[in-house]
Amino acid sequence: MNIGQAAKKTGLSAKMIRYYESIDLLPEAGRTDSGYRQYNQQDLHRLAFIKRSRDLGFSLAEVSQLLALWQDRQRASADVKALAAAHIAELERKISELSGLRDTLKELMDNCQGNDRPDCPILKDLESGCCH
Amino acid sequence: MNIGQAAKKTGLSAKMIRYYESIDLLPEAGRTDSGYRQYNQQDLHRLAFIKRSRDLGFSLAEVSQLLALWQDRQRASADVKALAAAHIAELERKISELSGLRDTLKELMDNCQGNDRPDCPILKDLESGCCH
DNA sequence: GCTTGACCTTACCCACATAGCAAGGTTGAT
DNA sequence: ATCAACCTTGCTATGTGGGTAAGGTCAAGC
Repeated sequence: MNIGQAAKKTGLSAKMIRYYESIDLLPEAGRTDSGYRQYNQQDLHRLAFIKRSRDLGFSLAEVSQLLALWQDRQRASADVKALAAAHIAELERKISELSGLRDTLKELMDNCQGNDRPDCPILKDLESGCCH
Repeated sequence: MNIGQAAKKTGLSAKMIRYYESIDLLPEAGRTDSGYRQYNQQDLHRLAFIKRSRDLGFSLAEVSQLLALWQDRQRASADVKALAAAHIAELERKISELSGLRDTLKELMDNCQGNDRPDCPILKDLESGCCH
């Protein structure tokens, strides 16, 4: 199977598949005589694993670790769970950070009349904290 | 005032102040005879505005718009409010996206025993959806 | 006047994950 | 033979910085 078909089947782009190979997330693909990359069912399986991991928000570095665990039949599920837990913690951190920003902005917005006049507590906040 | 002091006073790095100038977020700073950038109180004020806007999560493009509104004495506060509203909406979108990922991962994690054995529903999920 | 150290200058490369484009080779069908 | 659809590599760009190098400047102390 050529790269285009593999891309279609996995939902990745051909570009990204080549990129993943270039950063050694994938082993070098087999080639035809003319240099076209070839993919079999096992390759597709690995690509799909990557796609799903990325969709769940794992970074490529984390995906790399997950792939290693996936390949390791001696793995302890505790290791996988730890990776997932770390990722969840990071997600929580980001969510909480963004929520804080949202709340601050909401408060500012609620105090802004939003009319034709120039007075605006949002701008007033932005220029605050400085030199008087 | 030299760039280092301006950086300290505003919480930005000297690097970033130069960068903001290079992308025309800031007007070209005045220079001494020997080429050192000089900053006055008005410059500091603008830098602090940018810092606070960035801290609230606005992109540099949004900061640019906010600066324009800030400078415009004829502005309508409605325009500022609209910018803030758009940013809040974007924050909400991201929060909701991350929350979805977190919930999915949490569910997978709760089903994983996290022990020495290799069986792991997280890995099972990651490899699902594919070609077998 | 000379040294020293802190500061400044420009100009690079790096990260992350992905998209786009260009120039050219291959394949398969008409 | 031609044409479209595919493939190849290699370059650029994104956004928001961090790092680093090679060199100029300034002020203090000797």
